[in-house]
Formats: sequence, C-alpha cells, structure tokens
Amino acid sequence: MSPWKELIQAKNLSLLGLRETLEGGQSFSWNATSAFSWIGSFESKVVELKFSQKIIFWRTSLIHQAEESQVLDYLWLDQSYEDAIDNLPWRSDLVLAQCIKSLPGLTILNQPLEEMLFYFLLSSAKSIPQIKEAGYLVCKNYGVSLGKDLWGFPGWKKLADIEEEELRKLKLGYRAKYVHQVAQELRNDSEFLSRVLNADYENAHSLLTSLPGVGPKIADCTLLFGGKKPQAFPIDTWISKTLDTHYKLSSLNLAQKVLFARAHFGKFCGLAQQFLFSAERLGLIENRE
DNA sequence: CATCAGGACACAG
DNA sequence: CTGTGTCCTGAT
Repeated sequence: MSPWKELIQAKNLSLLGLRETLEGGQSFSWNATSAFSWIGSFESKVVELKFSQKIIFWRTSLIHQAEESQVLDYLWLDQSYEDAIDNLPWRSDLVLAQCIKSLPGLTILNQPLEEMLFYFLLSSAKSIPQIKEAGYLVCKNYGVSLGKDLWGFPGWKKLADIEEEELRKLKLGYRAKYVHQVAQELRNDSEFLSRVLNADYENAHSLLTSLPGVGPKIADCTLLFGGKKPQAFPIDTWISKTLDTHYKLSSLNLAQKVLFARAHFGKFCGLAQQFLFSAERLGLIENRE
C-alpha cells in the first residue's frame, strides 16, 4: 500500500457519517480494518480510508492503484455535495434537519452501475451481512484477486457463463435465477447498461425494471448508488416506516409516497432518503410528539 | 419447529 | 390497485 495521505478536511465530516456511508447498506465492498478505517474496492482499484482528527486519510494498493480524484469522485466529497445538502428542505423540515445534523458527512457513493445492479439483485429479503457474504463468494470464485482476501467484481460478461445451479451453491438462493437471466440479457444487449446511464431518470428506471428480478425498489437503489440519479427514492420497509411515523403518510401507497418524496425533498430526494434511512436505522430520530 | 428478513412476481378479487 | 402465496437461506 502507498503511504497515508490526507484526502480531505471538510467542516462537516464525522466518523459516524463515514462509517454509515461505507457500511450502511449502499455499498457491500467495504470492510473495517480498525474502529476508524476501512478497506474496499471499486472498478478493480483497492483503497483504504481512515478517519482521524476530522480528516479523511487515504492510501491505495500499489498494484491496483486509484487516483486521488477517483476517490474524491467516488465519495462525492466536493462542493456539489454541500450544494445538494443546502438544496434539501431542512429549513422547514425539522425531522430532516435533525437527521442531517446527526450524521455529518453522510454521502451517496458514486459506484459502478454494473456492480450496483448485481448487489441489489441479491438484496431482496436479505440483510446487509448476507448480501455481502453472497457477493463476496461470487467475487471470490469468479473475480480477480486484488490482494489478501480482496476480490473484484467479475463483470456481467463472466457471470453469463455461470449456471444457475453454480450460483445457488454460493448462497444466492432464488436470486440465482435472476442473476443468471439478467446476465444473459446483458450479453444479448451489450449497450443496455450504457443506455441506462445516459437516459434520464424515468427512462432509466423503466429500462431497469424490464429486467427479471428488478422491481421499483431495486431499480431505484441501482440508479441512486450506481447511476448518478439523485432523484431516485428507494422505499424499503425502513423508509416506509419513517414516512408513516414522522410524516403521517401511513394512508398512502408506495407510488404516492414516491410522489410526495419528490415534491417535498426536491431534486436531491435520494440524498434525503439516505439521511432518513440511516437515522431511522441507527435510532437517531427523536420522537417529538 | 415456526416465523421473519432492507423484494419480485404471478395470480386472485 | 390491494391482498396473498411462493421463492432460498440463515437467524431467532
């Protein structure tokens, strides 16, 4: 590994925010190396991050090297993040304001689209550790070694050659069929993912939901965390509960909740979703009845 | 041994 | 559009 270097010193960073960004369910490729550092990979690059004295430090594998600009881009820690936060309606929404305040530096990671589609295909009715385990086994068996106990995503082209039964052995369960079928479709339509990336949010969403095993929730997760679409607002049971409890929306169905979220939180509603999700999950939202 | 998880899908009513 | 059962698997 390269020597530690200072990555960024921003006014609003916190250990909790960084930890939640890396471990809170938007990425499954990071593992803690200490109480305040993590190692992970994206696009076959290996990076270790460390939080100390309000500063994020980074170092990278000498063989599978990342550039500083790539790490910053991945973490979304630049002025556009500050601008997005400022665009959220925290001035009039005290619940959201509290979530933002309690998780300084929580960001939406800018991850590879193909990896996000893969991991979120595995996510249905699985917990974070289970998703990580299944994804890890696929990478270990079919991906490239990136170092000690580190494996890169094999890519869809390679996944297309794997039988469903083989995937079932790697703890994918009924999701094995989805991965197998999606891999076939992507092989037959090699431009599919780049069309998703270049489409606007609505079209990208309907493209993704046309794939087997991809419903509205998984499509939104894929687009938010891997498709640079901050308008995506994935609604899982946590967020649904938050909207019911703190926004009094229990009478709305999922589609209506999405409409509310876009109208209320604005063009960066996906970022608002992440703050609400993490705060709810960590029990940081006070009941102010 | 039964139930449930950070869903999707097929099929009622 | 709402409700229900099914699909794998591991945890409780």
